[in-house]
Amino acid sequence: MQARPISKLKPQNATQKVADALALAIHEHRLMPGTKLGEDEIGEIYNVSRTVVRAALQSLAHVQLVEIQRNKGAFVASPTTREAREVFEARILLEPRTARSAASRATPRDIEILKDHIAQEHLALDAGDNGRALNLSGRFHIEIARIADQDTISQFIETLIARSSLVIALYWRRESALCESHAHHALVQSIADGDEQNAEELMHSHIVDLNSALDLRDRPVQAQNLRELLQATDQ
Amino acid sequence: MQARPISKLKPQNATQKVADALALAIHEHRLMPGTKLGEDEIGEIYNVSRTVVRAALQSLAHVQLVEIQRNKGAFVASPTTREAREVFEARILLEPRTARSAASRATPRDIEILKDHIAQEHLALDAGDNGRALNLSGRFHIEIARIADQDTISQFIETLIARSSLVIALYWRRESALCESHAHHALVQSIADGDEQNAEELMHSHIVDLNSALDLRDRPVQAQNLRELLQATDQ
DNA sequence: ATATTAGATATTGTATACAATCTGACTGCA
DNA sequence: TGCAGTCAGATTGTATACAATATCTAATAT
Repeated sequence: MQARPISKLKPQNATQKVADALALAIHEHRLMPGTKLGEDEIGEIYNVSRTVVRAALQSLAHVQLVEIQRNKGAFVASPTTREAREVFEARILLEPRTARSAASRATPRDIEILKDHIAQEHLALDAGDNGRALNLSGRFHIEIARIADQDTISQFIETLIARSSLVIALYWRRESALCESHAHHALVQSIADGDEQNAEELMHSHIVDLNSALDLRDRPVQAQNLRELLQATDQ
Repeated sequence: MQARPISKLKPQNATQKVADALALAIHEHRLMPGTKLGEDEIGEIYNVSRTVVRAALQSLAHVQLVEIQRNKGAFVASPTTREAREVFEARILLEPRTARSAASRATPRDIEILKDHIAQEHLALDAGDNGRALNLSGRFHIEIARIADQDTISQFIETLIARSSLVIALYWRRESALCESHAHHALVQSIADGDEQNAEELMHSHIVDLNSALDLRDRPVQAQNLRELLQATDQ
């Protein structure tokens, strides 16, 4: 029982903090696909060394939120149309069953959490904070996976949601940012009712609907330094 | 123009080499679950600095082949019975469909590769190298996922295979190490025939069979330094 | 003898230093 | 002007140094 002085302001898990901060920025579309993530620059922003930054970037690279090119650096990932299709195919494969499982296990407390998510999402939308709304929308799906109590599959879904955020940043075409709140509402209801069949079907159609809001015709990879683009098209 | 063939087969950097070497050792059961992976020790073995070792260990931690405990170090992961169950549930969810897809796309060259895998597996078994045989058996499944041409899901399957190796190390009970070669043979045949339905069903029953060869009753986490165990039981 | 604690040792977490590679611009030449 | 070569600056890859934490040993007190 030693009285410890309160001297620790940040010595805990610096890497995770940086990774989380970057991931949040990507999920909220403040960092767009293709953005260069220089190690020194990020290190200065968060007051950590490149060692920590590198670990964070590698962690994000593992879930394919950033792409690391050897000797060139890290960039926010730019999923191709093929990757975009695959991400949603995988989601269609995994999430409906997960929703079914969630419907069979959800506790009243879980339902509260889900409703709270939706409420927060509405607040963010009303505040015009589309980035935050999008992030919350994704976390809603992650929460359902958590309720399903299948850690392994939940992890897969989490990475798929993360990549979906990038896909949406690149290929979203629908006007109203997230008119899907109705779908989420219906999902919560079916889960609350323990209606497994309905939950599974609702999740399926919800993801199909999301996918249909993408414009996956091929387009040149958008790079924010125009050089590559000009080199490719010029001449 | 850009003559830049993306050859990802070449282990270019030291980190990847170390990670691959460790992963192989784990897959072949030379490193058993619970083994401490000290940074200095590994660094000396491969003649690289701790920087490189740490990156490799973090990479392996991401696919849950090793577990990193803060300020304590990295250990070969010891999946719990729950994790073991989840891994095989996820495999049952993903792999049958992947096998179906593979059956619809496989080229003659692909069939050659699969048959070669089986042949090598037999060679390893005849040579009494069970570790290598097990690794090849896992890579057979990965190869099918590759043929299915779904990178995202293939990646998931790859991590599931890797974790399966750990599960087998801890919970395998069947006598004959890998009497499954017959199942693999039949799978290749159905894929070669383009018989999607059969491939899907064979893969399903194959994984169910593998799972049934596990003894997933709870058991104490096996630690290779006897101290903890003795401290717990003695007095 | 057991339990506790303090110090010594070993290991990991982080920062910095050095090496390798890439980028970009300038120069010199045709 | 156009182009190739070269060099300086910047950025990443790796190694080492320092700081924080955990682990082990042993001495002390009860």
